[in-house]
Amino acid sequence: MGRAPCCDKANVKRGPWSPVEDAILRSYMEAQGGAAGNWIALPKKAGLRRCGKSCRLRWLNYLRPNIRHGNFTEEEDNIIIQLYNQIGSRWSVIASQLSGRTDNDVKNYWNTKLKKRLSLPNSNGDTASSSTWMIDYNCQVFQQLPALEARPEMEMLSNLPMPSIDYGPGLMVQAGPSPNIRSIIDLGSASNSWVSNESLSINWSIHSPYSFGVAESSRPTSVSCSQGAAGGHGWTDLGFGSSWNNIINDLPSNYEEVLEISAPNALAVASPKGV
DNA sequence: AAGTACCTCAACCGCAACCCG
DNA sequence: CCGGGTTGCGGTTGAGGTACT
Repeated sequence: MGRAPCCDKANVKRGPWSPVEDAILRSYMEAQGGAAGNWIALPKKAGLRRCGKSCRLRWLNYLRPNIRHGNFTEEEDNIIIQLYNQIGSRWSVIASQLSGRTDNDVKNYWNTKLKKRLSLPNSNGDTASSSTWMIDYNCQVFQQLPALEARPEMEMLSNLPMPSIDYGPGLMVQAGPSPNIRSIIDLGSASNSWVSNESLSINWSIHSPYSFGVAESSRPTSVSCSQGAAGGHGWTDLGFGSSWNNIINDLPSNYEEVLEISAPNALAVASPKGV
């Protein structure tokens, strides 16, 4: 024997709600002070040919006072993204942090807008939709170069909890902001290596008002790795090698350069030179 | 203008948690 | 404690709208 149906499906109306039905439900709920009591019994009491669950959903997601639809603000975006990274798809919890938003709205907004905006590259290595992150050598994270396209993710990233690991003088690495973002870079160590626990390729360029001792053409501009284990912690050392060391060592003392990094996943950084 | 593809979001479904006798 | 009824939640669907060809 299967589960008992919550209502008599043959005798209830389904599909979009009509204005008349909305008015009946709204009127009933207002008369009850906004408390439905028993949702299963509500349709009969209110005079609606609807399933109780449908009434509940309609009220909570649409008719209830102070509901806001659409036009999510940047601040709301940030909260949703941050909470999603922390607790996953617990939409009701996320919605509870946003005034007037319903879990259904937040869920739809995530699935149709935010997820796409933050989408990772496909398996072909197409990074057209990937994130590009910028850092500077002073750990002032996520500065934006004027010439580059607007990347609202950057603002978001700086607000996310990013576990940092201090490996000692001159070397600090920060993991990415979500379980899906685990790439790590360090710029201050002796080896100056990228480490990552996933297959990826990285391209970068340096934007600097200063000249370097290393010719532009000899600077490394890309590196790739496959997933592997290194140092017993499952990370792959991408190894920039000596040429990268030269770049670091040749930086002026009061540098303000920004390193732009394009990678499949978000990255965080780095330690000031000489620290 | 017509056909098609894509997008959005309200609504539905089923499951798990909760409530209560 | 148990079991049935109810509620809350997250995943999914599909109608309607819009963009594209």
